[in-house]
Order: sequence, then structure tokens, then C-alpha cells
Amino acid sequence: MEGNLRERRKALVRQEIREHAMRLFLEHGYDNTTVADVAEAAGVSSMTVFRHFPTKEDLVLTDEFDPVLAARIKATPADRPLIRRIGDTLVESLAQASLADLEMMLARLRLGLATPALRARWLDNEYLTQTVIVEALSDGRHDEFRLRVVAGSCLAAVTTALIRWAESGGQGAPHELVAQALDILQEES
Amino acid sequence: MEGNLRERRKALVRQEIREHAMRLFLEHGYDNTTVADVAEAAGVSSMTVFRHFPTKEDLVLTDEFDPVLAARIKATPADRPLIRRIGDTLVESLAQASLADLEMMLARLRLGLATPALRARWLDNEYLTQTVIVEALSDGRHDEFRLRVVAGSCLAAVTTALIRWAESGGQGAPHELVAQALDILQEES
DNA sequence: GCGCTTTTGTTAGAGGCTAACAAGTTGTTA
DNA sequence: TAACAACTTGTTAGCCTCTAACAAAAGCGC
Repeated sequence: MEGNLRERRKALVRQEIREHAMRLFLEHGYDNTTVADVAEAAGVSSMTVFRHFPTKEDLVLTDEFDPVLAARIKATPADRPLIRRIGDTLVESLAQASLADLEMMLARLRLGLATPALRARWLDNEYLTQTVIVEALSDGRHDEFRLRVVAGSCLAAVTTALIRWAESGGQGAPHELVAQALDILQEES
Repeated sequence: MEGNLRERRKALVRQEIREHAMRLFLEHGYDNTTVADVAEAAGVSSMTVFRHFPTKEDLVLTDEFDPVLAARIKATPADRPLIRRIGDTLVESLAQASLADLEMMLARLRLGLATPALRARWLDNEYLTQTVIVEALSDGRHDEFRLRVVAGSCLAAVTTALIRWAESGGQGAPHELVAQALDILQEES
């Protein structure tokens, strides 16, 4: 509710566009829905859609969770094992997520699993998340290469769990599956 | 050298197109080179390029290593730890790779690191490789979820090592970096 | 040589995305 | 309140990736 009228209107338009986009994508499929369709449904022009979301994929995948995740990881005790600092934070964040957040995540996963273009962008976002995690853990105590390897592996395990969660209908608590995946990673290696 | 004249010519055209594509991409950048440019350099029409390579990204990323990798993993002793069956196979394959193969891999990595679209597709290919590895290891002895987690984590570690290799100029033997990443994965968890 | 298949070129077009300009709206200052 | 600046939007034109449909050319088996 903060900001001037201009900013509030902008945020509102943005939200409106994304909601119509997600609805249309889920109803008719991502590839069968054009940006022009989304624009028309949201009552704006195609250009306006692209001004708010640089690419069509961003209509589905944009989120602002990375900074939050980075802060939480940074706040963990520095003497704990890396895999725990990363893994536990992810599990806890998932456990605390609201129902609306989980539904959004499930919708994204469903779309991502159904359309290769989205899946690729999803994985690329994960790559960027890896970088964010590495930066959050960089304190001179650990080699950067080590940080990258651990962060990448953890994220891979988490993603595998989330995909499994989505494939089995999104029932149950995803953070339990994620915790299970991280356990496997630890005991296996 | 086998096959009809038709098949040989087809393979030749395909190779010609890809070589010109890689050359132009490395010279002028991926985004600054259109498929029409590649077609003209190779002496064919744009349509022909798309018939040989479904997307522009495939000009860079297409390879046929997955089946080979799957066969090699399948041939490893079934009583070894999963992480070893996967990791050692990857390290050995890299160690045996020809200089030409390594150069091609380095060129791909360079382009992939420079252009987001390629990086996304690269990561998506990795996801497919994960599936291939899981299938190769499926023998009823292991839970499929476990296989996915381990395969995904190993590939993440390997990719991290290859990126590091490319970022540091492609000097030295990549398989040593990969082995190092896998060691980190094991000792860390 | 003669059908048959495969490969190629051409054309037309859809759809994602960008640049440039004009028009309308909001914020600010006199 | 009037005027000027900053921002957002729509419109238009166009580039580029990629697909479909049809016709022409080249290799294949008889």
C-alpha cells in the first residue's frame, strides 16, 4: 500500500497481467496462449505486457525469493556444515510458506514440466539462485569452488524433490520430500 | 563412410552448417548472428538449417554422448556406490576424450556462459542427461527417487567443475577438476 | 530409363520481442 | 492553480525464430 498513485497503479497492472497469464496458461497451455491473448484478457496492449515482463517466460517464473533466501542462509551459524546451512534453510522456508505460495509454486512446476521452454528457464533461474547462495556464504572461510559445488548439488536435490512433489499431484508437504532428498544426498555420499 | 550417397551428403551438409555456425557465433557472438547468416555462410537456405537443427540453440548444443554415457554407467559393477558409478564414469570419459572433443566442449561452454538463452538450454540438456542416467541405473535395487537425487547432484557438481574450467581459460585437464568437485561432494556431506 | 523417396528451395505467415514516436497521466514547483 | 517535468501507455513498423505447404531437383531401386 506504499508509494504514490503511480507506483500503486503500476503494481496493480503488473499483478493483473500475471494473474490473467497464469489462468490462461493453465487453461489452454503455455504454447497455445499468445502474449496478445494475455494482453487482451488483462485489458492492455501487448507492448505493456513486455514492458512489465521482459519475456513471456517471466510471466510464469518471476519471483523475488532469492534475496530472502540469501539473507536467511547468511543468518545461519557459520560453524555448521554447508549442506546444513543451505538445506535446512530451504526446508524451513518451504515449511513456513503460505498455502498461496505453495499453490503458485505448484502451478509453476506443472507448467514447467509441460513445456520445455519454461523448464529451461526454470533451471536457469536455479543457476542464478546458486550464485546468490554462494555469495551469501562467501566469508573467506570456504573456497568458492567448494561453495559452488555444494550449493549446486543441494539445489539439484531440492529441485528433484519438488518435481517429484508436482508429479505426484502436489499432495502432502513438499518440505518433507525436500528434507528426504537432502538426507539421501548426505547418506549416499 | 557408410550409408548411401544420400546419407553421406546429408551428414556432410549437417557438419558444414554446424561448423560455419560455431565459427560465426564465436567470431561475432551468438545473438549477433542470425540463422540466415549461418545459412548463407554454409551455402544453403534458412529452411535447410532448421531442417537439420530444430532450433538455433541446437546448432551449438547438439551431441550424441548421452547414449554412450548410459551404456558405460550400465557396465559398471552394480555393487559400487551410486556416486562412484556415475562420477567415475564421467571422469574417465572426460579423461579419454580427444583434444577435438575438449575444444568443442570449451567452445560450447564459452558460448553458454556468454548468452543466457544457450545457458538455459544447456541446463535443460543436463536435466535430460539426468533422466538417461537414472534409466541406466534402474535395476529394481534402488528407489527411483534416490537415483534421481544422486544423479542430479553429481551432474550439478560436474557442471560446476566444467564451468570453472571454462572460466579459467580451459587450461589443464578438465577431468581433474571434475574429480575434485566430486570429492568435495563426498567429503562435504 | 522409370517410378519412388528424400532433400532442398521458395513463399507465406504466426508469434516473440524491440525501437521510436505520440498521447495521456501523474508528480512537482512556482 | 498553472506549468513544466517525469512516467506510463498505445501505436506502428520491423527483425528474428520457427512452421506449413507446395514445387523442383537429386538419388534410389527396379
